[in-house]
Amino acid sequence: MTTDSEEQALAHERVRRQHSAELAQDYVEAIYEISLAKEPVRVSSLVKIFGVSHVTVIRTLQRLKEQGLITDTRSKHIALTKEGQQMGKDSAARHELLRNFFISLGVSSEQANADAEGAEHHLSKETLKAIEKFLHERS
Amino acid sequence: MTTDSEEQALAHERVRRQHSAELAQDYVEAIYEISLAKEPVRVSSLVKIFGVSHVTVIRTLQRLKEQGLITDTRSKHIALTKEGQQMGKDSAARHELLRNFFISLGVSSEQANADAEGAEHHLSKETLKAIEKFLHERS
DNA sequence: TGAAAAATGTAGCACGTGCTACATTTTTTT
DNA sequence: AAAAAAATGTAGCACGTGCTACATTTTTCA
Repeated sequence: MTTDSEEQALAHERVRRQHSAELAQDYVEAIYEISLAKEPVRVSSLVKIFGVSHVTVIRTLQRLKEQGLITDTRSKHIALTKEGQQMGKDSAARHELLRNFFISLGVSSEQANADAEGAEHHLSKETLKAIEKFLHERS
Repeated sequence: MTTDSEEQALAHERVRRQHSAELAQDYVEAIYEISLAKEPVRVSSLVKIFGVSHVTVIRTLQRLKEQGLITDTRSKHIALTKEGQQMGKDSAARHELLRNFFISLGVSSEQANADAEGAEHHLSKETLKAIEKFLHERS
């Protein structure tokens, strides 16, 4: 039973991770951009960005720390690990690509931003490449 | 001030709301297509489609019923309400539009389909309109 | 410096979605 | 028609993410 149970537990874990992966990426991306701007990464900043309570931010940060994406959750010293930095960089690049793409299709800046946020976790490398190519050709 | 922060917060709120509605839309779309094919809508069919346990399907169907999207959750008599039918129709149309869009960008048919599924809940009316316009102009 | 304000942290609850285990109903097969 | 198999339903748990209320720490500023 051990093997079965373990496999099942892993399956549960995988499903749940999948569910929270998007949110983790959103947080990491936000932290990455705040850091790029040389601003302190505060709980309160994330509260403003995500529009959730500070409690939610704190608990999500704790989770990110457990997942090895950030190094410290104490106030003003939140920093991304190497893995977190890479994830943030990738996310930011995807976001920017999609934002520009939607804008080039004639979508308003605000809506392009919102849709990039929504869609950035759901497009494959292949499609992102195609979008890149399209933008290159059009410009 | 920072209209940016406000917009970002709104964008994230929108993302979260979409998250909660996303599953419902997926179920409704699946039911819509099964119905279109004149096949009985069974719990077991949805189990196969979504790869979750039958318990999860049943409970999600109960929620859809509470939300007024389906009329009856008893076996083999699952049917969409008017609202559910409209939602299913819209979802299917969005899916098809996005699939064609990705294909027109040079994405393979399989990947276009997968990405359409992933992204169809995350694009605004404005962006979908822009995509429609793009497809129209390009053809 | 000391009080007020802002920021951060903890406790505990709600809800959605996932599961397994077990119970019941329906369908199929012998 | 009875047994077996498939489908559906119920009970109860885990975990993530949201919240409010309250507690504590840190910053600001009069």
